[in-house]
Amino acid sequence: MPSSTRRARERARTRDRIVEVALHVLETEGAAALTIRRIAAEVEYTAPVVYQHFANKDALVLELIAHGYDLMLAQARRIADEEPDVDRRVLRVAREYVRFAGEHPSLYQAMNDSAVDADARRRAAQPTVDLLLELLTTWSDAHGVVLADHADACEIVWGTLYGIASLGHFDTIGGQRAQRLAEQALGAILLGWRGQGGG
Amino acid sequence: MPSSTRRARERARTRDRIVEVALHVLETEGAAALTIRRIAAEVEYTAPVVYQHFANKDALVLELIAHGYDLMLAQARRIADEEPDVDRRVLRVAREYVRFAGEHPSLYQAMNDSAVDADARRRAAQPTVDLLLELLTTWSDAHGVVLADHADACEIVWGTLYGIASLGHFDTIGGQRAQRLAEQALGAILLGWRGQGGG
DNA sequence: TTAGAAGATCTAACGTCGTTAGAAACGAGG
DNA sequence: CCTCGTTTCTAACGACGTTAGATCTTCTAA
Repeated sequence: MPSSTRRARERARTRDRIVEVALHVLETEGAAALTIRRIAAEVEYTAPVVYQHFANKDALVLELIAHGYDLMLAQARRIADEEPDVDRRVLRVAREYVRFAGEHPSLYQAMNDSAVDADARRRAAQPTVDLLLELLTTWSDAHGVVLADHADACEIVWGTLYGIASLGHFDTIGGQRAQRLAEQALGAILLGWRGQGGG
Repeated sequence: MPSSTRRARERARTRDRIVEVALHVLETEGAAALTIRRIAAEVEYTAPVVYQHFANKDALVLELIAHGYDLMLAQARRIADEEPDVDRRVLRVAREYVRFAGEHPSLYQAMNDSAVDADARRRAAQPTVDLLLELLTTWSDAHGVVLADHADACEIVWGTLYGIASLGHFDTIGGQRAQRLAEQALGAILLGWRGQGGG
C-alpha cells in the first residue's frame, strides 16, 4: 500500500479540519473573527498551510457557504417529506428557512454577503432553489393554479424568504417574529395566486 | 465678524466634500475601493484628517447610508404623490424601490451590509419604512381590508422588497426582471390580503 | 508688532489583515 | 547514509483602520 495514499488521506483530513474549525469560529464569534491566522491557530498550524488547501480566503468561505446550503437543504427536505398537506408544506418549509437564518445568523449572513462572488453564491444556493421550485410546482398542480411563469414564482418566494429572514436579525424584530411574518407573507402570496390566474 | 465662523464654515465644507467623494467612490468603484486613504487623497488631504470629521469609518459609512435612504425616500414620495390610484401607488413605489437598488447597487448593498450596526441601519431606514406603513394604511382603508396588524404587514412588504431587490444583483436575474418580480410579488400579497381578513 | 494660544495638517508608526517567497525540517527510497 | 520530494515554518510585503506627536498656520491680545 503506497504511502502516498496515506499522505493524501492526511491532507484531506487537515482540509476537513480547517473547514470544520472555520465554521465553528464563524458561527460562534462572527465574520469579523474569521481570519486565516485564527483558523490556522485553531488547527495548530501556521497561516500559510491554509493556502495549501484553499486558493484564498474567498474559496474557503465559499466552502462554508456551500456547507450552509447543504444543511438548509437537508432540513427543508426533512420538513417537506414529513408534511403531506401541500399548502402547509410550503408554509412550513418557509418557516424552516427563516428558522435556519435565526439559528445560524453569521453563517446565513455569509451565505448572502455581497462581498462574496454573486454567481458562486447562487450556484451554491441552486439545489435549494430547485427544491422550492419543485414545491411550488406540486402546489400549483394540486390547486389547478396556472402560474404565469414557474421560475418567476420561485424567485419571488425565494427573494421574499430571504428578505424576511434578514429582518430577523434586527433587535426590534427577532427570529420568532420573522418566522411568523414569513408564514404570513407566503400565505398571502399563495392566496393571491389562487385568487387570480397567477400573474 | 469672528473668524471662528469662517473656520466652522470651512470645516463643514470639508466634511461635506468627504461625504460627497466617499459616495462617489462607493458608487463608481464599489465598497472595496472605499478606504480612508483613498477618500483623503480624493479631497487632497492625508488620512488622519478624515478622523477630524468622523469618529471612524463606520460613522462615515453610516452617513452614506443615511444619504441613500434620503434619496430613496425622496423618490418614493415623488411617485406616491403623483399616483392617485391606491393600488397602483403601492405597486409603483415597490418598483421604484427595486429600481433604486439597481441604479445604486453599491450604495444599496452598503445600506444593507450586515457588517454595519443593524440598529443604526434600521434607524436610517425608519422614515422610509414609515412612508410604506402610511401607504399600506391608506390602501387597506380604501379597500375596507382589516389587516391583522399594520406593523406586521409593513415589515412583510419591506422585507419582501428588500429580498427581491437583492435578487437583481445576480447576473441571471438582473434589475429589470427584479422590478417586474417585485410588482408581481406585491400584487399577489395585496390580492391575498383582500382575499381574506388579512392574517 | 510680536508672543503665545489654538487650530489644522502632516509624518510616522502600530497592530492587523490576506498573501507569498524562501528557508528549514521531515519522511520515504535507493 | 544520503538524497529527493513534501510539508511546514519564518519572515516579509503591501494595504488596511487608526493614533500619537511634531510641525506649520492662523488668530488673539498685550
